[in-house]
Amino acid sequence: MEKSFFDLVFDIPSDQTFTYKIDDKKRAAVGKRAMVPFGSRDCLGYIIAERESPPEHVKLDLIKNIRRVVDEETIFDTANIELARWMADFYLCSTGQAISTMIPSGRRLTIPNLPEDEETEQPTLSISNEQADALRAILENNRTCLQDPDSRLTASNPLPEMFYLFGVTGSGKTEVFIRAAQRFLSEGKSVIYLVPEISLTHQTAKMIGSRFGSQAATLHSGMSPSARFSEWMRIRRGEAPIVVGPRSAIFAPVKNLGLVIIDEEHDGSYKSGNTPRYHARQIAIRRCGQEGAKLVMGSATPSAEAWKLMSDNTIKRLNLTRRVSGGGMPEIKAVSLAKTDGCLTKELKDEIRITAEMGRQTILFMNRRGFAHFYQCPDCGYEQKCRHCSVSLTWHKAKGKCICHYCGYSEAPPKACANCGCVEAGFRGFGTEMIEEEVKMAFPDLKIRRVDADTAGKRGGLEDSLTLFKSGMIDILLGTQMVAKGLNFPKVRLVGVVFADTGLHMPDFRASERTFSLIVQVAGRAGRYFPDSKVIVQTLRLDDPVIKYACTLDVSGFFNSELNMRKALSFPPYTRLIRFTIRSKDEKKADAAIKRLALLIKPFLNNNAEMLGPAECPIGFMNNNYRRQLMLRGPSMGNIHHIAKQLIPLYEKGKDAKTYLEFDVDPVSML
DNA sequence: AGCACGCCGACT
DNA sequence: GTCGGCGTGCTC
Repeated sequence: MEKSFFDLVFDIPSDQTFTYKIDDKKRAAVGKRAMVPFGSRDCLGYIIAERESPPEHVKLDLIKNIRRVVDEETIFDTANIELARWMADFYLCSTGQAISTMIPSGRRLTIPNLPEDEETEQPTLSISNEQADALRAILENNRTCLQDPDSRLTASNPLPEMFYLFGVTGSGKTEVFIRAAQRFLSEGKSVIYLVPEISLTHQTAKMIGSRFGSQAATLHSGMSPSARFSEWMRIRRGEAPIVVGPRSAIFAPVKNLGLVIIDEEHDGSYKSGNTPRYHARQIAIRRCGQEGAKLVMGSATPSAEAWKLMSDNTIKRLNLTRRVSGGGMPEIKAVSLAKTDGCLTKELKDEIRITAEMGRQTILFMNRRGFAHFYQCPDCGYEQKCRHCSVSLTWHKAKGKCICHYCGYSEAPPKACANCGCVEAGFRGFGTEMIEEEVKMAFPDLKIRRVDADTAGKRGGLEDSLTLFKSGMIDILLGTQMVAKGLNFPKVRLVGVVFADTGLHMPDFRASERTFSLIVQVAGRAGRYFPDSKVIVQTLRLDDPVIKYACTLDVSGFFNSELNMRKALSFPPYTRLIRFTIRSKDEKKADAAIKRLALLIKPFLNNNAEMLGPAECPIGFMNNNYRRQLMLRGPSMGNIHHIAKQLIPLYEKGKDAKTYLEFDVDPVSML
């Protein structure tokens, strides 16, 4: 009997491939998963190649048999393997890790839960001239193949044609996306439609689903592994040419990709938080370039990266300047919180009252959970901090606990200062819970609902509140980031940003960009359908340019200033970064490890690669681990990436046990 | 990443 | 004299 050999990769940090054999050749194939004996246990591996004989350096009698081929039909192909290889190279992980993040973990097919074709939502009948122009530009057949200027990694990879729908909330981006998608579908091409995480995914996915019926597949994060797997197989069989989902949907195995849409391009959730820390936009650029597809992004507040690419026309900017549903832009007013007792200024209270009397609704936005930061001692300045992380604990009144927002650790509030015994316990700062209380006191007749990670956790909590708010049963919706995202409620007249400065103090070069974008996004919730809406931005920094640009919705003004700053300080998008973090339970070991890493890097440095750090991470102690970081910075990715590739094996060879090194290529968050 | 193998401290 | 700590290195 003829024996076949197969190369497998595993979801482990090592990039080695392992060869196995199987007697019954028919069942095994490239593109299937298999259970195999690996070391002392059984492991799931991905079959990525077939061979007639084992590799020379492996003795035949060492080669083990495949225990069981998991998949009936193949679940990935050479195109997926190619993408995984590129991803592994770019994001500094193993091919196995890359493949396992692209492919859903489920094994069984579930009974399909197809969207019903009958209740297809009627598309808007007409679109504005601006929308029509944008659509025409996207669909135009202009094959200009740009070459990626950043060497090496993407060498010989053509850049795709890229477009950006730049327009205020409510200017009809979605309609343009949908029409562009319909056009590609009618030409027999596939479309991937990316949306930010969960809450928004659900709404948009539903809407897209109803517009495209059973042609659409959705891949949201609440699905069971087998449901995801079923959708994946449907897509792979070519039964669902349009895929809607969050960042991982960029890996959807569609046939004949024609268009990728990235809605709310600026959103941080497009960057993965675990290894491999990929960015869906980067993967999209790669895929579109390789597969000859077009890439269309959209947002009212583009990322600095996208803005820069638009200014040199690498991305074609398509402006949507007007709101399509008859709404005007809201009047935005910044007011000082300086002499306010509590957290609501007189201006904001007055407007809430006026809004309620008009029978309209208010959204209050607060970028902070909990009741208040707990206790900073007025005598000695002592702050109650988490014993596992080094951040201040936040007082959650309803739970009667002080909670760490990074690890969840909680403890009872102290009766007196733990340091000096001072009993004048005081609160500093405020969160959604405290605002809720204050609003209830000020407006006992109005119905208020709080929406944040605490309340949304309860089953259906978020959906419930949003439905109630939409129906008009609630007067005031109070919440964190969640209410800033693309929800749209026609009756909203007033948006209050309770404390705009949160985030401006973060130790991150993107702090201004995030603050700006957040304020503009929440402001966009107001007045989509009526011209008389208002936004009140409360701040302690009335003169801060970021607040000023945000309050005038001046995106290009903001980026003129911000990009100048980034250029002067050599930060992205003028440079690229690779971040290395060391984590260890032992502080001395963490320090020693980062020092050693820095020493190893030094010989590689030149004017195309500099080192920032080493330093403590902004949160130097988290989850009982000491954290240190260091960054490589260069004018392009090519050089610093080349250095990282050489550096990692050098570091791993003589590393101290119990210290862990992690990489982040193009980091987005510095925490 | 697991997991086993292997070499040094306090227990029946 | 053994149980068990975790440092080191391998997994076809």
